[in-house]
Amino acid sequence: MATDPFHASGFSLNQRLAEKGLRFTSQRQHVYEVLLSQRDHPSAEEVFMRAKQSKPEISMATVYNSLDTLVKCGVVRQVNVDRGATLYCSNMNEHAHFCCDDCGKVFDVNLKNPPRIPEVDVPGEFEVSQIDIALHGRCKGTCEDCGRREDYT
Amino acid sequence: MATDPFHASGFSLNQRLAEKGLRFTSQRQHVYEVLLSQRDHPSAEEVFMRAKQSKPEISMATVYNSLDTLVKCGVVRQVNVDRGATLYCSNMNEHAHFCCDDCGKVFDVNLKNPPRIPEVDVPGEFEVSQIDIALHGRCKGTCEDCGRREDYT
DNA sequence: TTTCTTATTTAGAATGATTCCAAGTATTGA
DNA sequence: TCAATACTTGGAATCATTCTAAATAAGAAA
Repeated sequence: MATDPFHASGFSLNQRLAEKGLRFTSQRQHVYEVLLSQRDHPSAEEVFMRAKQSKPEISMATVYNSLDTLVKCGVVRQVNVDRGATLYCSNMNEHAHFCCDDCGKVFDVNLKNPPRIPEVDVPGEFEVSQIDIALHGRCKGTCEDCGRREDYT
Repeated sequence: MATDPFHASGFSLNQRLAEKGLRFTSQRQHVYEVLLSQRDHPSAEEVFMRAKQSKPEISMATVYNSLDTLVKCGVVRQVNVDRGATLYCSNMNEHAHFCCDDCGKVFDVNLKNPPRIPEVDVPGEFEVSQIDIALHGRCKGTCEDCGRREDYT
């Protein structure tokens, strides 16, 4: 990790966008950097607040647009664990999400090695492009505020 | 399947509720029957519309309450596949969900036999109570309206 | 480099989903 | 049968996301 991950990512983001015929903009790069610089699971609202810190003119609509675009480019994943807001995850390694039903926090958990991807009987015409694995339960004690269910991660 | 699934389920629902110290009400039973009688993946709104057909006085708030309760009792599962409304699934057998990113429809898909539940490295304190597996992709041609992305299932 | 085309951004309004609230009703245990 | 309280209701309130129309900026072409 000697290289600056931002510039490295800026380069590859540019490429990924070009492949899809999408434009490279400072807003998209910025949203991406916001996600890379704090690798938790923020909602769009949370991303918006972080993005505004160093780019106060950015708008919510643009954050949504950028997040959608990043997902489309395959550099960010959407995480839907409950009825609340969609969360975003910049960890593109194969992993699952553990969601604590008490405090609402989401944690990355690695698949055991070798990974056992579930095999399913999908009808022949179905073309699977991604598998999302979400675990639910309680993280009791792992976080201080478990049981209060206030802030999310 | 010779026995009436409704009465059978009413009995077991009553039991499940009692175990949790929750009350058996005609609304909860009705919502449960609505889910059992058409085994797709309706949203709360859709459940509300179906429930009103034979119980016009029922309210949206009660549908949400009932769905939450049924989920808490373990007779119904919540399905969160994208940013849209949460869906509900009354199939409690071990299975995964395939979500078509074109038309938005959700299909139950069975795990291969023997099922390969993914194994994950969760921190010791985490207590896993459920695993949700969601596949994304395209169901091209399986449904007539694929590519239009209008109604959901 | 200048121009042109068109994707993107912006603020704010609009919509959609879910939760909250206070008053009335029904269920359960005694 | 009665009391305690969980549940239901309709509607308002809130939260999440999408839409809109005008202004801006990126990338291609000249």
